[in-house]
Amino acid sequence: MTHLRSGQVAEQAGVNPQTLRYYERRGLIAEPPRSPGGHRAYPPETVDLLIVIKAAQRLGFTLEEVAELIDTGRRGHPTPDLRARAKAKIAEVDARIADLMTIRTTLNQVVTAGCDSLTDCTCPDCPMVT
Amino acid sequence: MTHLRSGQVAEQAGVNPQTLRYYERRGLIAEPPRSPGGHRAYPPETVDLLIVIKAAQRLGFTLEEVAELIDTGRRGHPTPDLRARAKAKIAEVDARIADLMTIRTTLNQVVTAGCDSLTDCTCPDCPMVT
DNA sequence: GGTAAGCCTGTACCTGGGTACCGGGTGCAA
DNA sequence: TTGCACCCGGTACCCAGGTACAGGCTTACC
Repeated sequence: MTHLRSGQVAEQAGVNPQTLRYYERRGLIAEPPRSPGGHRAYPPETVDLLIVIKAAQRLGFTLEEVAELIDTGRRGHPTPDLRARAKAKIAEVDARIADLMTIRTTLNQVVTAGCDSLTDCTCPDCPMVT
Repeated sequence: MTHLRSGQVAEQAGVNPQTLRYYERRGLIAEPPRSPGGHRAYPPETVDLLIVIKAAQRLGFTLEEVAELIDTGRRGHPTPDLRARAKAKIAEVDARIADLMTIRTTLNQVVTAGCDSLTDCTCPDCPMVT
């Protein structure tokens, strides 16, 4: 009674059932025990793990990074690894934001300069190509 | 002498030769005339077109959007289409920046709260899951 | 006319994060 | 015991934007 079937885990975690097997292949969730017939029997904590995985993904971590974070966390090391990685991720996010700000500025110039064609813009000092 | 071979176009535009054929398939560049032996003979303007395509990509337009922009521009319509699309793209960029700012804030909370594990965080009011 | 570089088509592969389909086996309840 | 939902493994496919490879032909230069 303390175990869940894959469909139940998927529904409670809000993911597609296929995603469970995918995460298992990717090493994000452990291979659960099986019923005599070969059906996966998940411990209830798997739902929480999936929720955490989704949260980490929303923070911009790739599945590979999430797998590493889970892995170092599970070894019981009291490492500052998560904080270090979060700091590194902040730097990545900042870089991406800076990129987008540059793009935004150029797009704004396109609008205010009155560009009317990608290929034959008649506006002076067209900001597209530069 | 007024035409270029695919390798020359690719080199001058700074793209991979294979990319030329890919863009041709995608409808971004027209099918050029061929030599008697079947080799593509590009007009020199193709280089400029490729440079413009790359510039538009850097502004966040997808290849499909670029194809449409080239297409409406080439029909000679003096439409405000490019400006309208640039404005829409600015809105997309703004939304993405807002997303990233939210992510940044949460990551910062992870750092300052001292989260030490994805799965078993000991910090109070862990911001990961919420 | 030989040879090497370059180009041709078609097809397969890559990244990342899944999703869908197929044919067949299981689990559970009535 | 039968019916049906569910699950199994394996494989293929999706998005975007390319990149790579194989086997064969063309072009250019000496």
